[in-house]
Amino acid sequence: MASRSNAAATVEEPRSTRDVILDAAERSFAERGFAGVSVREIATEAGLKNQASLYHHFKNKRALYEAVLSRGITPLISVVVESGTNAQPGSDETFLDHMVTYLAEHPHLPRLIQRAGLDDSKYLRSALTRLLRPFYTEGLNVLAAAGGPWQPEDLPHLAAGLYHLIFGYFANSGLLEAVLQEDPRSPEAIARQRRFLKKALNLLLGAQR
Amino acid sequence: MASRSNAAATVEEPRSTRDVILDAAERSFAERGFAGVSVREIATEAGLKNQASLYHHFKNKRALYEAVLSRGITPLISVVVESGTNAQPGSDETFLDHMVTYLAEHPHLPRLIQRAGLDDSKYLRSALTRLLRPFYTEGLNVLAAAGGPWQPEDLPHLAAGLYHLIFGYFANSGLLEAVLQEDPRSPEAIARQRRFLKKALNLLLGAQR
Amino acid sequence: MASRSNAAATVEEPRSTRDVILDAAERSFAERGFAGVSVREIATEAGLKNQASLYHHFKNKRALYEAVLSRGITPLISVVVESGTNAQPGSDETFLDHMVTYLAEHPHLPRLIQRAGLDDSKYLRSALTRLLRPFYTEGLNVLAAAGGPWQPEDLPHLAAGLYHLIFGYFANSGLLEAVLQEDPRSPEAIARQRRFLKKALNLLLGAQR
Amino acid sequence: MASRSNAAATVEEPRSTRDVILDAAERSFAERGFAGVSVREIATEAGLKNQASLYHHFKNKRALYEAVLSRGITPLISVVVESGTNAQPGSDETFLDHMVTYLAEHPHLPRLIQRAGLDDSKYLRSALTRLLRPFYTEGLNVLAAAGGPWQPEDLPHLAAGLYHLIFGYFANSGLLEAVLQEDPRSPEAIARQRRFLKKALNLLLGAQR
DNA sequence: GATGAATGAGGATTCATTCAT
DNA sequence: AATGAATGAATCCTCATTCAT
Repeated sequence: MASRSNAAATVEEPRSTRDVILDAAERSFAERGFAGVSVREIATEAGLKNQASLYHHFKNKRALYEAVLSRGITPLISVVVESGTNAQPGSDETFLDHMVTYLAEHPHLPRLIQRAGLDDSKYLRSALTRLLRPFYTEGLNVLAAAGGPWQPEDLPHLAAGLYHLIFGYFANSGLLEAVLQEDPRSPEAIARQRRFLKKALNLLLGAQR
Repeated sequence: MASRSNAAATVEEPRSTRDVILDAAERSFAERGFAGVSVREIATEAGLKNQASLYHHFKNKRALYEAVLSRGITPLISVVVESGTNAQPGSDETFLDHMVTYLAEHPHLPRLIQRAGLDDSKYLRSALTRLLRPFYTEGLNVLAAAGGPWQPEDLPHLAAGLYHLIFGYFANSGLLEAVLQEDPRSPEAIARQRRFLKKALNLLLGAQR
Repeated sequence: MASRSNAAATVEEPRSTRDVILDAAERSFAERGFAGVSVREIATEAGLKNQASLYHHFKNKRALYEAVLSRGITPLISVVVESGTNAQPGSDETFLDHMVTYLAEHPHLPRLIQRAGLDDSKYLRSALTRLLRPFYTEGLNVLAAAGGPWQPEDLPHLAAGLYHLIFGYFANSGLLEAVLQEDPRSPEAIARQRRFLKKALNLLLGAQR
Repeated sequence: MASRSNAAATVEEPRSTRDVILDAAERSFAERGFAGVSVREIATEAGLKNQASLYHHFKNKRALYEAVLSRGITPLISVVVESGTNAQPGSDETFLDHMVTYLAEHPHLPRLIQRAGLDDSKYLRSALTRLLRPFYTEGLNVLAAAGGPWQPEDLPHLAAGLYHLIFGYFANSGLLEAVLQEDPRSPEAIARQRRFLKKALNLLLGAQR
């Protein structure tokens, strides 16, 4: 609803310093990872004259990182939960549509999540796990209801597969651009990816349901 | 069992210092990324008493990183190329089998690749792209031949999707373990994933069946 | 029992913020020295939510430190002066008794003074000197009157020696505890130290006995 | 014997970097305490172009501090032990002479020890305690043999008193200078202090023995 | 081929202090 | 009288790299 990073914000609400820092950090962490970003960089990008100011809002670099993760993932989970709630016929499509739209609008998010998942510095991942668990649980329910040619023991693999299918495209858009020689974030590419995902999910989850 | 050095080493030859360094670096880079690892760490883990020794074998940290990437990806490409060469009926399965086996046996590799793809420091990615392009080209050919309900314009998305489906499981095994509460690298889990991938690819490329 | 605020406070009056800060600062400075304590620490220990509040009461860290020193040393000088005033026969014992009692009741004070004496940042020591000079002058008078086997030129050394004898025990109680393996601030230890000092002063100033 | 900081060093032995750092650190720590000195200062005073070099020789600031303490105290203990060994009649005087001479020649040492004793950051003091314990044990033996009007239970207090008497003068020479208005480290003052200490010890330990 | 030493640049974090509220 | 926010300077320490041995 309230899109965060839209250039065209209808109301001119002045972002709090804390949010400005979070914005800068989200961008930086997504692009270069936790270890690849210096606090100084984030502070500068946030318009602070000094790194010290940042520590007024976040206890340390890790706390900032976790705040970024949390703020990024929470609305994502809402998308899943809400789509799951009104699970009418065709809700899959709605879910996918919402998801693709949201991910396309928040380009940093998938990379951020991908990175956090790769880092096995247990501290960082615990936060991510805590946030993703409901996501996964919800997903399993939907899949169990969806039917298809799958055994119960296949479902976790199926869930993981769908996750990679959906998130991978956006998380690796940089790499894809280099390999495919085309911008995977252009509206046309996104539309194609949307159609591809629908078709793919239809095939995987058993056509007509 | 699975000897890491591809150059037919049945005998227990002592690894050269260079290879020992590459081993240590591969592990470290896969676990914590380029920026998250210090040269000192790698030197120490490689059993060197001094970081300076490392610079005798690699010009600098980046050169080491690229050497790691290159050494890791090259045999992977061979797997693809060889599977593509003898494209008999059912070759998809053979390809998949080889791929899953190789990835399962080289647990650092998928994470390494995933990380390299995320880092958009152009230097790092260019190496990866150069290495992955043949992979992609080969893949497109196979897909075009496989048929299925896909338009030509869908094929890049399909290729990317398959890539994420196959690599995602291994690259994110750490995260999966935390979410699924089960070791995704256990032989049983790998076997299930293998079956899942076959079924999934059949559904997606289905066509001739 | 022993009320710390010298301005005759028999009633349990709530300490002013200024005094609360001074208390916290006295403790901290005595334990870790001027450079070893941060303004934030003192503010926190004083129950302030913010370091800024502290600057409402003291111009800066040094002013706070000098206020602590001054508040601590002033009553100590009174002890000396009063003991010297009623210099009856046996007044030495009275002086010693008062001194030991006061030092034992104000454990931070000797350490604070010791530290201030060690710091040769001229600013800090000038305050201390200003405060200790009367102490020393008074002491010289007493010693000159006491007689003993001392030449006039010995008197400064004797005065310094007595000072170290009396203050050293309390200032270094922490170290003594570690070396002696016993609490030098226990009532028994204090009583012993009191007797020791009397005997020692008798031997040193001996004379009339 | 081999005086460390003598201006007139007969042989021109080039000090190792490690020793140069220790020298600089000893001076600085003695003057301003552990917390009052920055690693940068020490590095600069040691002639290093960079603080980083210092970390090649010492793990961190604390390790450097402990090395300084250890190097400073060890020869001091030797003085005690050697004086105790040849405990002939009049050995007390020899001990005192050696001690005064050594302390006068190493002006930083007493302050260093005094400071370390005040700091109750347990880490710092443990080192000091470990080093001073033998000193204390030896002292007790000497005192027990010396006789005088002391009960056994007085001996620890007597030992501490002598320690304060002897070390206090040198440790607090800065403060003494300000109060006495005379340089307590001038040869004349030292000679007077030496005589004062002999007389005082004679009085305290029972005259003729 | 390996190592000890050195170093400029930068890492995260804390310092004392000020200002507007 | 108290506090939240901000900031320049400094803190300790690690970075990648080079050089002489």
